[in-house]
Amino acid sequence: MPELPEVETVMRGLRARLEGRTIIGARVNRADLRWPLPPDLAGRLLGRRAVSLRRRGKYILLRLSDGNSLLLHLGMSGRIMFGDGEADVPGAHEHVVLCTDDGARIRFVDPRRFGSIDVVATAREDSHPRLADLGPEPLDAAFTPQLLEAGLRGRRTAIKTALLDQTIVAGLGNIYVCEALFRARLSPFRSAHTVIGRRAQRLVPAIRETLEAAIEAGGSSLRDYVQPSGELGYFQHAWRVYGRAGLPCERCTGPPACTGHIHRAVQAGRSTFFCRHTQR
DNA sequence: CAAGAATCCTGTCAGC
DNA sequence: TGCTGACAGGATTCTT
Repeated sequence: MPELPEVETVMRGLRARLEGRTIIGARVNRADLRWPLPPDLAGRLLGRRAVSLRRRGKYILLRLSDGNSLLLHLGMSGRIMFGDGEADVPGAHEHVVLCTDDGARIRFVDPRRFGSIDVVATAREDSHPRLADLGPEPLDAAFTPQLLEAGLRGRRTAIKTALLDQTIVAGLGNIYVCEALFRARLSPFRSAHTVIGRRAQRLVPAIRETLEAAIEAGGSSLRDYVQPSGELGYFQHAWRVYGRAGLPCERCTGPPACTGHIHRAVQAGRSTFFCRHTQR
């Protein structure tokens, strides 16, 4: 579910509630997520202070006062929900619950259980198997057209598929790849290694602007995605191609009217939305 | 090696 | 209303 903008939004929400707080309660209701949770996860959290939080790709890292970090991935359907009050009957799919010293309750809810939680020594965070192979952060200044070209070099697969590969760029998912390619006017079917020169110079800012706009909007949502605050995200209203098969392309309409509309195709088993006329 | 398919799991929605 | 099949934000592992 959550792609970089949603994960960033969730991380910021967690930071606001968790940073500097001590974990005085921890409960695991279900340990069989994407992988089994670390043994005695609750015991390893209890009494620790949350020092700081950051995001890497679609992962959230929570640094604890004992030199370890919690590594969290939301998978397809993972959400963080906040609430106050007393312990109660666990809600559906409420797998992990934390309580902080200021009375807040933080719940990890994940119906499909594609999410994951692990504990890693803070000093070795970036060597964790899930993080070690991640590509550059698309919002970092270091993410240049040259760097993207280097990642795409020799790749004969479609640019759409390549951008979903987290070792080339970290954090993009199906929605924002479609949106970024539309913004860059690049066909999702174009062979990845042909995205060089001017095309790469269009794509990098297109990716950046797409993600920044989504973060600005508070993360988009599909159906039941909820921000940490409990409010629904709303960037979905700004989608230009994703989920818009059959609807007019905003670049093809407008006088003089043209018949261009958004198409849906399947690439590597995932839906791709694009405009045939304006994306080459 | 690279690329595509199958896989994990639950919920929702369209169509009959 | 109830059933069935298709599909969904991800990423790993297995096959070609």
